[in-house]
Amino acid sequence: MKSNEFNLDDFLPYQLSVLSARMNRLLSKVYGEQYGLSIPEWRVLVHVARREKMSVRDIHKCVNLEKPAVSRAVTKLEATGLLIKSTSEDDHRLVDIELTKDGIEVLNNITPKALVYEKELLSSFSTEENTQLYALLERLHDELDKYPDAMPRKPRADGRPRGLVK
Amino acid sequence: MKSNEFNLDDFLPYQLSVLSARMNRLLSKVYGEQYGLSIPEWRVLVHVARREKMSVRDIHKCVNLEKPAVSRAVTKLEATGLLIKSTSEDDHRLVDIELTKDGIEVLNNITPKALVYEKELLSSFSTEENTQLYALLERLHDELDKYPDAMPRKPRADGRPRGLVK
DNA sequence: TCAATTTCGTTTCACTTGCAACGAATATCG
DNA sequence: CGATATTCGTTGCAAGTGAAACGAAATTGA
Repeated sequence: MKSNEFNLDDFLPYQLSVLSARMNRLLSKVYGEQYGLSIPEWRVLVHVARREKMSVRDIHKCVNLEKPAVSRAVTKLEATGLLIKSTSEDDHRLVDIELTKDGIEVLNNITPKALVYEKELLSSFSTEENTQLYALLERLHDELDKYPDAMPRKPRADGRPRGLVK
Repeated sequence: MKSNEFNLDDFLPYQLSVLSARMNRLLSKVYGEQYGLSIPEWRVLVHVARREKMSVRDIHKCVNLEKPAVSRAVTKLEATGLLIKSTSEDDHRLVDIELTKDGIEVLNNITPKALVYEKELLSSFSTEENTQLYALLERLHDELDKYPDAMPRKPRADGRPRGLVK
């Protein structure tokens, strides 16, 4: 193929990049419009909700955010009163992060809306197509795992093996 | 679903976001390592290669980059000697952008490598799966088109209708 | 026990991005 | 024509991001 025939529109990384950007843009309405949350903040919030206490490191290991990004998100969320930081008693280097009542409430408000959007986007998909989509994306992740240059993938938060459908 | 059961790992926007980030990271090796190109620069370069002359606006309309991003990318690419800017004779507001010989050569060098990566990532996919993947992503785009808040999608550079497989 | 190393979270810095504003050039319409 | 509005590309600015450096705390190993 001569390079002047190369078409960005058929190039998978470009497709995914644009699709992801559009989806994030749409969902930032849910995260941001009402509570002013950024995507990193939303990820942190969601992840912390899984357990009583959680360290920055735990979050970093799970939600594909850089350590500084997590640190900043946590700081901001504390300022907004959605969570509380305290140094761990066992290990004074660690920070225990815990959602406040407000944090839980905000999350309970946002999460259903986010799921509605996801559902709407997939509304034209049959059950099989839905399964296929996740399976195909999973396969791409698997391929990327072979390249050390593609940043390594984080383990599932719930510890379950990957690739199973919901 | 209670929000503390919500799992980011099964949330489509998150999945896509991470996948796209990983893929971009991997490909930045191709774009950047040898010639120091950023993704915006790569997109501009690829798009300009399609025609003799091209304005900033044309590029902006096609490659999902903000106008300032295109402008900066073009400026930098001119500094590197990969393209030439000149004010259009017909309309002095427009900038004619043209690849230099070097620009074409760089592109001829990079493009095949990018395609190899794409191919490798899809190497485990059957023809049908490949088709399915593109079709499903296309459908997601179609759904997003219904929401004005998701940034509108740009037309295909080659003017062909969407959704046809390569 | 104590020095060297490692880990954790934060901070700093250079860089990129998105949005609004701007000047220059053209188009529109009385 | 001539005033107003629009379009094009650039620039300024505030916010976000990634990588490296840093101090504090813990672990290791002589």
